[in-house]
Amino acid sequence: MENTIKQITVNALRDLYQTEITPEQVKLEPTNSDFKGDFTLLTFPFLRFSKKNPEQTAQELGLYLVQNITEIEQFNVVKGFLNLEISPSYWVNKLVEVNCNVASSTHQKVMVEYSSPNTNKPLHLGHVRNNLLGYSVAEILKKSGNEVYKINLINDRGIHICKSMLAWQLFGNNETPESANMKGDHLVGKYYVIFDKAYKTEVAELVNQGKAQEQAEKQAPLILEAQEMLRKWENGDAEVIQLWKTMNEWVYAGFELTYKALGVDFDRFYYESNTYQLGKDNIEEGLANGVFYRKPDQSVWIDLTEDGLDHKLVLRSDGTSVYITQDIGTALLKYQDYHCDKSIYVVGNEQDYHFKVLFLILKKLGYNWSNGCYHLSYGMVDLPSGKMKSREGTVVDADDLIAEMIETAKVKTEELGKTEGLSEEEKQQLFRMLGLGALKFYMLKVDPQKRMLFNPQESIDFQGDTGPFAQYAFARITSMLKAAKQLNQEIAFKSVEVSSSEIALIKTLYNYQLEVEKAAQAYSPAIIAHYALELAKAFNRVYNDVPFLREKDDSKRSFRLFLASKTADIIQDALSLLGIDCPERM
RNA sequence: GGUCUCGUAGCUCAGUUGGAUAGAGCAACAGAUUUCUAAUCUGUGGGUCAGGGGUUCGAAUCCCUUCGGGAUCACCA
Repeated sequence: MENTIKQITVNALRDLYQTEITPEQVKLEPTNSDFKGDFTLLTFPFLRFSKKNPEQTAQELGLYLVQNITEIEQFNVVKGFLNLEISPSYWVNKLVEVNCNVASSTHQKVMVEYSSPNTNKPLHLGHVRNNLLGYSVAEILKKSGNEVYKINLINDRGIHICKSMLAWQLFGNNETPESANMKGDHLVGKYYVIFDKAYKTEVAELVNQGKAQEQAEKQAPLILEAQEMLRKWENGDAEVIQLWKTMNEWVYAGFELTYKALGVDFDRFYYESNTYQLGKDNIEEGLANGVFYRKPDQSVWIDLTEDGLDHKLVLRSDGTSVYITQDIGTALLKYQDYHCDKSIYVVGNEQDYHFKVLFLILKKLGYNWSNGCYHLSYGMVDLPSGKMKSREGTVVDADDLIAEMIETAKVKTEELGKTEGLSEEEKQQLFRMLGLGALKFYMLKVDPQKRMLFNPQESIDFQGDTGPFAQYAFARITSMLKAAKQLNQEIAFKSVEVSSSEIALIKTLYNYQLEVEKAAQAYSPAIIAHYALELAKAFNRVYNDVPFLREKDDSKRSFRLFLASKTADIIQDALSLLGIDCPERM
């Protein structure tokens, strides 16, 4: 319809004002809900052609459009805005076209790398945002017609890992996840904290003995020992490697449980311990080609000042690799393995500079595919008390958080007496759907790029702009349709008269595909979240407005049940893009 | 200090390629159910879109500037 209106407007300008324009120049928008109409045509840009005032111009165009487009019943003019009113039957018939399939123009191979944890600590709130975002963006891209691979790049090597290992060696007494009855990632994290504590004590002692803070931090025996361990690791020391393997396995087992609880998944894992060597090889190549240069101390750098950045180190003077060395290697390996058109990195915005540098280096190395690399940079998660700081113990643990959400769902659901007749297993399933629905929705409804505040009290709210709000609309419809079937009521499309709230709902349903495309283009689950809310609201309004099961008119009842079932389909589909499941009753 | 980024109602957030009187939710207050799930719906109050300047028919949106918050600028990752 939009295209028709635009095309006819082009004709109108030709016939009325002897002016040629393209359909793209026609500004057409959905009419603001405060005004009467479905589409609004902006006449301001045409004034110089009509040489008349906005009202007159709008009048003339309105008359022309009504005469030439049968679906347009009436129009009204407010200032320079031409509001076009489409016949209700047009919208009613549109409902037939509504479905969950998104016919997409793009068919690309896309890789989404997300989660990417370090193996020295359990996952926390920040990781939760990352995981939910990555999963959802991947699902949205899939929905809009792309071939998507979800990748998790595990940072399994480096000094931080050695800290946990060393602390375990010194203070662990051979403790294992089994003996401690603790998830493996939490156990390893515990030793990371123990290291940090002991290290600080050492530093404080050295400072007391008169050393400068900075010097003390570098000379504390524990840090020296950890560094020694890292060297041993790089040299393949059997004992260190064995310990490293064992402790990493503990962590992986722990992560797996968390991922499962969150409902996120991956097509493939990469490990930095496998990719850093490839990066190093590439540096050597680039060195030969003059992309990099070597300083007298043997460290290797790249000059990015021409591009407004700085000189950047890519290899230490002792020949070992740094963070970006590994990332060059990983990028290369990922491309070799998949040849994706696009490669998306879901990483926090504190690394904006790093990715700017990385992509630029890849380009300078001559990899054209680096044009398809994109850093999906998301904002940090703050707490009402301020920033999360591990040192101050204000970090919100992912496992705790999930458990609390489910527990809250349980309490609230039982308070409302909604569990009657459910088996124990069904109950657990319901609490999980609701708790995670609330959590996921809360985190995904905010624009990814923006910093967000995590308010524990609000996150477990089940009213208003929340996941459970949308889930509730689905549950209501599902149980209604169930009742309809028991009553042998027909659920089918009929050409009937509809109320304005029903038209509003149909329009919203019809917009689904557009919204998915928009979300895919912007890499933004927030767009889907807001859409799902809008849809649930539009349905709730109809539900309060007109009867469904009790409608006396058979055709109308059939139609409304059909409308409801379409709504349920779309709500479920939209929420699934956010990783949220819908319960059939709640 | 250099670079990047953000600033919208008491709080949390929306706001399409610049378009009408800047919108939701929470919180506050007032209503709706002999009726299909009230985890719902309807209404009221609440704004110098951080301040200032510019571009134009028209700016929360684009440009400049000031102020304020955050990030980053490591032979850490």
